Amino acid sequence: MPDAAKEFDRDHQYQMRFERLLRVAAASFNQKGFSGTSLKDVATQLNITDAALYYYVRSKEELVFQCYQRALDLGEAALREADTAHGRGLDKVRRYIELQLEALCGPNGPVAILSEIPSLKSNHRDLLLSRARAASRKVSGFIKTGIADKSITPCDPELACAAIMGALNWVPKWYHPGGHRSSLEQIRETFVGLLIGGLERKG
Amino acid sequence: MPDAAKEFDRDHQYQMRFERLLRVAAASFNQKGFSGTSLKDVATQLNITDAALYYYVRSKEELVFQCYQRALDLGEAALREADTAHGRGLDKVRRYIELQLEALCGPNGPVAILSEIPSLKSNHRDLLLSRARAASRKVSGFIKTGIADKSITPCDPELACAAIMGALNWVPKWYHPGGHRSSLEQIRETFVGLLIGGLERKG
Amino acid sequence: MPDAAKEFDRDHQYQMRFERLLRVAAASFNQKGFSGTSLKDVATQLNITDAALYYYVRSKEELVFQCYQRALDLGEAALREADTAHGRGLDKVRRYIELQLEALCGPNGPVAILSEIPSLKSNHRDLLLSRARAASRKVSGFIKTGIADKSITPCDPELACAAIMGALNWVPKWYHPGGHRSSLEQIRETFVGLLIGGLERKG
Amino acid sequence: MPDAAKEFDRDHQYQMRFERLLRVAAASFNQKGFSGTSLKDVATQLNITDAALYYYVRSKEELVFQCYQRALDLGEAALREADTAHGRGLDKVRRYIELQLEALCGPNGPVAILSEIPSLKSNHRDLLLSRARAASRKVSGFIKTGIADKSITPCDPELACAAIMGALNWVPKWYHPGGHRSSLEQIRETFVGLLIGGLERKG
DNA sequence: TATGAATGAGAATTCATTCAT
DNA sequence: CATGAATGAATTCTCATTCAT
Repeated sequence: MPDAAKEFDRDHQYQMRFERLLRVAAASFNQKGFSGTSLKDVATQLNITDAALYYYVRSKEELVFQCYQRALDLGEAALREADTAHGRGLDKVRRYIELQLEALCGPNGPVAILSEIPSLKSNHRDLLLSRARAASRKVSGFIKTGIADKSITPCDPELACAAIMGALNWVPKWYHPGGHRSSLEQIRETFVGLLIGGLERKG
Repeated sequence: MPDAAKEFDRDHQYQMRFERLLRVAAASFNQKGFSGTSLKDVATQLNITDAALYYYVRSKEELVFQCYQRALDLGEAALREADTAHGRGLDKVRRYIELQLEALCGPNGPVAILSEIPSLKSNHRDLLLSRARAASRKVSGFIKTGIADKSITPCDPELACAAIMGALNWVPKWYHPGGHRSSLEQIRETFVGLLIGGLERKG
Repeated sequence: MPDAAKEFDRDHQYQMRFERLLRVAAASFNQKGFSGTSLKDVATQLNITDAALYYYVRSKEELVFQCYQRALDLGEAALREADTAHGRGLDKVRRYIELQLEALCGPNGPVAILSEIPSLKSNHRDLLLSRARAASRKVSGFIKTGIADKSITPCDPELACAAIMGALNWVPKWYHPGGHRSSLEQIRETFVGLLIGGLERKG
Repeated sequence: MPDAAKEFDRDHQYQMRFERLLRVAAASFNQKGFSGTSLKDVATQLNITDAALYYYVRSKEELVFQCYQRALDLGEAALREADTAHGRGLDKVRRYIELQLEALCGPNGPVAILSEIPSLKSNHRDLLLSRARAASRKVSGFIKTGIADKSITPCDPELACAAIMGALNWVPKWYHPGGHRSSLEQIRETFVGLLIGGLERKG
């Protein structure tokens, strides 16, 4: 194998392992919170020692930071797709809910819930906070659009957004992939039925 | 003051302080999680030292336990009131949402979100888990009732319940009493509009 | 014992223990350096656990900081005494050497050598650095005075000061109180003879 | 190039790099101490990884050991030169001071200060300790000679030696090659003036 | 009731060191 | 020769908890 190929391979392996780390860590953070998750736990799930984690991240905080960045990357992609693909505000919200549920319960490992941004250090916090706010604003924007185009009943867009996000963010607290009686399919159907049904303008 | 009165007074004082402890602790647990909350923080908010907390509870776990018991006491009361006072399933759910929002944001201090039952020790955990499940079952029961009496659109009652609980349980993450632009009034209106609107059977 | 007396007593005890901590820590830092000294070592010499040290200081860095502050307090006092008590520059330097040797080897426990200021964090570092520089300037000032009043042979005052400080700062590396064949008396005599003899203007 | 030449070249390269390693390490040890110096730091200054250092030394301790051996080699050479080249004790001391300052500040990279012998493991420690003591004894021997030949004022030779060594050993703490206002020339002049002036027998 | 002082268990983090490649 | 990846031991630090007063 030539050197370039070897290096490419190494890089690829590294990427794979790093991604896996982020998914495992996200699952733990989602269930037990930042302080409730010990690096030893995470490391054990990856079959390495806790010290080895420091080969991938400089600190525990950087680990959450990276998880959150990944969550925001995927979230923003979902928002973009929801935005471009459909016409009415209501449909955009529906698509966003569907994509977000897939990110949370789908086969690509869970995505981190952004629940502990405020307790991070300022440089990380500020960056994440502005991205997270922008994402929230985008969702409320969909709702506003929906109100304007008459697909959504008039309501407070920020609070409606908060209700929807809450329903979604709570999912990792009770959904455990594998041993579960509800499939992603069913969850999507019920959540969309309830939340989109609640937004939808009747008559 | 006779001895009996004095003792009563002491008891009363104790009850007041204990309640305050539970409310302060609940607020901290809701925002920062169990492990993220240090007893020193809680004590400082009460103007005492951490060692003094041990006059009220035997351990940190007992503190969450008591917070959770109180939450379940109030939750069950809310469920009873919702159950007895109204006829159709949909109305029972609506009443429950209203009462729960009041418990979370109202002037009686926040009530704890039961998010960390699984990490408690088995004796506590089992007791709380069965109460919490009973409460959830009661809410899904309301939904089933509603489906039967045609006030609610057919759906998976457990998942619909999970969505509603998520929306409610997420509230303490963003609602901070005092400095906030949304009043309890507005929150209730939007949440009821969205969630009850989503459940409601149309036509 | 009345409350006020009790409190006074507690405070006094605390002061004593804190002073002892600083002396023990200074001895360790002098011999093994900052990184070479583990908090466990220091704690063991005090018959407490390492965790108990955190009752007295917030971090290891604060421990050095406090040691250094104490060293600077005593050093400045020595400089003041050397300055006021005597006339010629040479005599001031002599008195300073005598006092500093007493601080290093005398019965009041050793004083810390300020050898690791650069590796501290900026807020601590800046404060200490300016005090330490002022102290050095004062010594070179004595030398300049001595050159002017003809008690000291003309020379580079900063470098002469560096030589003297080096000779003094090296003492803790080889002097171990108790089991040692040279008394403070002998050290003083030899050091004064050599260093003051070297500065003194002949003829 | 014939094989023998190639091998010679390799050997030579190795020697060069090894010498450079020792100089870089000595500089770090002098400024930050043994424990304060991380192998990664040293490696980074040499543009290699820390793992690569193990090609040159078996352990960190062996690295100090080699630095100290080199320091003793050079120190002993200096002592020999000082001894043979001159007549009176005072002149021998002067020459030693000059050579040692050159080793510390001169262009051949710094030489390590033997400050942490006691914390090494016994096999290394004993060897170094006896060499270091012999070197000290040699310097005190010069002083004794000087007292006998009346070039030096009577004094405690060991303590006078300690003062001189301290002044010299402290130099690396404040002298940083390059950005410094004092040249080796000036340092030598001041140190010799002060220390030799202090030893010298007057009248 | 409440505090001062301490402890012990665990957490994050660093670092010398190893080894296959 | 050198690196990537990992380990294990030690270290700093936090925190719930205890206990005499």
